Formats: sequence, structure tokens, C-alpha cells
Amino acid sequence: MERRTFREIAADLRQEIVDGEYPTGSTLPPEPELAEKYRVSRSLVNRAMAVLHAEGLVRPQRGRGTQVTWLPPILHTPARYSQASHEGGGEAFAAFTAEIKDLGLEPRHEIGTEEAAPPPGVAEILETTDCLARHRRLFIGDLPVRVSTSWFPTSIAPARLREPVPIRAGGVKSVLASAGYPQSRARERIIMSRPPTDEEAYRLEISPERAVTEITHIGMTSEGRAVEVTVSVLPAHYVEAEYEYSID
Amino acid sequence: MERRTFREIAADLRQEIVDGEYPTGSTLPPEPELAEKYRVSRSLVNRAMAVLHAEGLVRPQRGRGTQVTWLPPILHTPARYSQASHEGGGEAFAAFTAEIKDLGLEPRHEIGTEEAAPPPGVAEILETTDCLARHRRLFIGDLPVRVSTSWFPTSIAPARLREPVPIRAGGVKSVLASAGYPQSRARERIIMSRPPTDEEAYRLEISPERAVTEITHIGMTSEGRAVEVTVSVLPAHYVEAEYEYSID
DNA sequence: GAGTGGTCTAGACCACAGA
DNA sequence: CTGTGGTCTAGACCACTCG
Repeated sequence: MERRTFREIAADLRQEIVDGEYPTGSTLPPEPELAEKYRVSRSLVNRAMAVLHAEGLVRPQRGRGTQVTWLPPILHTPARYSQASHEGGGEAFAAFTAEIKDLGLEPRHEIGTEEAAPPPGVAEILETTDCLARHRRLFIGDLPVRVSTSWFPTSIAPARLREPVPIRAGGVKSVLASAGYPQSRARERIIMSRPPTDEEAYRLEISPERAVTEITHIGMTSEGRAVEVTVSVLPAHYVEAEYEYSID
Repeated sequence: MERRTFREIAADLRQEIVDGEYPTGSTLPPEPELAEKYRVSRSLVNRAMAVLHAEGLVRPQRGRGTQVTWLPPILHTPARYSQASHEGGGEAFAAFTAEIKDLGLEPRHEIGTEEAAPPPGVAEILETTDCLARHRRLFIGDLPVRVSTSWFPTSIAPARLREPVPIRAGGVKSVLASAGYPQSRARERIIMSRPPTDEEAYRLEISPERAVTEITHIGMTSEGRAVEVTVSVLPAHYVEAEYEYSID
């Protein structure tokens, strides 16, 4: 094995990962060993790892080795699933769960709620700073893949939303509908790729060099009142999206 | 000046760039000079530059120095502008032009056309391999910011679309409408972040480590026939998008 | 030819995980 | 404690641009 540049080494490892020689969840050989295999310095292997890390294929961890984290992207199709199991607005992530289990992996989540003032942009949309926040963090196995916060005006948020437990059977949207705030339109704003904040990097367990995607979902009633804002942040390579709309 | 880590050096330069101390288009001090300023090795400055490059703030060029390429993201709002000047489907990039000129920069574009077989995914959508392709490359100043290819079935493509010149006054959509193929719905599929192909990296003048966003736009008639597919590829940090849709 | 960034090496020290 | 990845240095050579 005589690869010479960090790109070639990265390409070689990338190929072995997608070919399944190093399956997701497994640990790569240590850098000194790879350095010997490719007959290069460890610095170079480390640089190749940085490339694969930025692409989301691996997660190097000091003291523990480099774990393979490759996952196929999750398709975000809000319009198609909006009623039953919309991910950004609702909380019934049945689709997410099913998709992950199909890969033989285990989905998990953490949920926490609090009353707090939302960031200014969200407060402006909801026209209040008096909000209920639902924070979620989704995992695949032990790998965090998404953090999101949903904001609701306290004045309209039913008690059920305050409980830090998953909401099944139609999700948050149906709970709000039962409370008299059915949603009929939604708007989504996407930042395709930006550096994570320090907190996001910590919560997603990624380095500050890994780009994230931010999706802001706004759920509105037929009168145009915004009743829910959800901000989701994901490592950028984990998402694809599909939208459909009519042309006047 | 005594910054110590590559992240701190990158943060420092990033701040100076967004503050306008190094305006877009200007050239940063050479790496040896920055190394002296921060009292670190050139290797470290080089690594900090790699971070800024991945974020899209700078473009290092061997022999020529490191150029500042910071630009605010361009907002992609297909639903809002679909009629007059849709960027993905139409070709009237009036909005693009206006936005750039507001920044005091000069937009440019290259256009080429050919008859060719589209990639399999596109052929499937259009239900033919007999297509007209319009290739575009957009620049801001001397900086390529987008490459895109629009595919039309040869059987329905008016002669005007074969000419490698910009199409004003309503764009490609209105040309197709005049030919009897008015579009009433559109679907867009987004890959938020992926490594560029070698050709994309070459045409966008970016390193293979810079992620790109791919937006596939499908324009359909009211009968659901796809009459136009446009695939756009942009450096990932140059885009934000906004979609609006109704919830059944 | 002088100066630029691109890459690689050899070695060093560090923080951290786990036995 | 050993082994892991994270970082930094000093120096080298290269390919490239420009005068």
C-alpha cells in the first residue's frame, strides 16, 4: 500500500467505509498503524482523518479511537408528510424511527421543556417573548444527529406540551389543533451550511470544523398567525430535502 | 499579537474579514508574514487558512496570494418569485443581478448549449434521453459562484433555447409557455452538503474539501408532465432557501 | 528569480479513555 | 500506566505566478 497524498489516503479509507469493510459503528485502525500501512507520517493520516471527519464519515475521539459514523442522508419532505408525522413541526418522528430501524440501528431521543424567552427572531415571529420551549436531541445509537427546539406562545400551549415526554398520535400539531389552533400553512427557511456554535458543536459532538444545516419551521393558522416555530440543527451531510409548490 | 491555536488565528482573521478590514476581493498578507505576526509556524497559519477556505471566506491561490471571497448568502425563494424571475427554472436572474450590484460587485455569466443525453435520473424524469442542455456558470467579479445545467426534451424545446445567450423577459418558463408547455407546479430536491466532483471543483475553482449544495428543480405542466429539469451546484455557504406550503 | 501557497516529515507534547 | 487522537514546530521541497 503506497498512497502518497492525504487526499488519496482519505479516498482509500472512504471507499473502504462505503464498501462496508469498516461498517458504521466500528473503529478504524489507529493512526500510527495506518501511517505504517500507507508508509507516511502520522501527521498525514491525521490530516486525511480531518477530511473524512468534515465529510461526516468518521468521528475521531481522543483516547478511544476513530469511530465510523457514516449514515445515509435523511430525507426531509415536509409537504408530503405534513399531516401525520411532520418532523420539523410535529414531534411524531415515526418516519425517522422507521428509517433508522431499517438500517439496523437504534434511534433514541432526549426531551426537555422550559419556559423561556426565545431568540429575537423567533419572538418577532410569535409576537411574544413569553414562550414554552421543547428541546429535543435525537440519537442514532450513541451518535447525536439532530438538536431542535420548538417554541410556542405560553398563552396557547396546552399542558401536555409542557411534559418532557414524546407526543405520539399526530404529534404536536394535533395537540395544538385540539387546543383551537389548527395549522394550515407552513414556511421553512434553510441555512444550508454554516459553522456550528460552540454549544451546537458540543451537543452534536462534532468539531467546530463540521458544518451544520439549520432548518427553521414556522407553523401558521389559516389566519396567518404563527403558533409554532421549530429550529433544527443537524450536521449538514445528514440531510436532503424535497419541496413542492405551485406556480401561479 | 499572541494567538496560539489555529482556531484562534482563524477566528481572528474571520473577524477582520467580516469587519471589513480585509474587504472582499482584497488579498490577505502572505502566510509567512502572518506567522510572524502571530508568532507561530507557517504550518499553523496554513491550517487556519484551510479552515477559512472551507467556510468560504477566502480563496488561497498558489503564487498569487490569498484572496478574500466573503459574500453574504443568496436567498433562494422559488415560490415567491416563481412567475417573473425564478432562478432555478427560469433564466431571468434579474434578482441575482440586482442583489450583487447592491453590494458593489459585478455579476457575469457564461452560457453554452448542446444536445446531449442527460444523466439517468434526469432522463427518467423527462422520460427521454433526447435533450437540449443549457449550461450556465455565474460569476461575481472573477469568482464563480454557481454552475447549473437545464435539460429540456428536444421535442418541445423552442429554437430560442438553443441559442447560447441569456433569455430575458420572463425567462425560460415563458418561452416554454409560449411553445404550449406552461408550468404550474414545481418540485425541488436539495442536497445540503456534499463533496464536489472533480469537474465541479474545477469549474467553481474550489478545493475538493469545499462542500457544495445541489438543487434539482423540476418544472411540470398542470398534467404533471416534467418539461424542464435544472441542476444547480453552488458552494454550500452561498445559499439559504425559503419554502412555503400548505398543510392539508 | 523571488515570492506565493500546497504538501509532507519527524518529532514533540498534550488531553483523554480505559485497563 | 499505555495507547489514543489533537496540536504545534521547524524545516523541506514542490508548483505556480509574476515581474
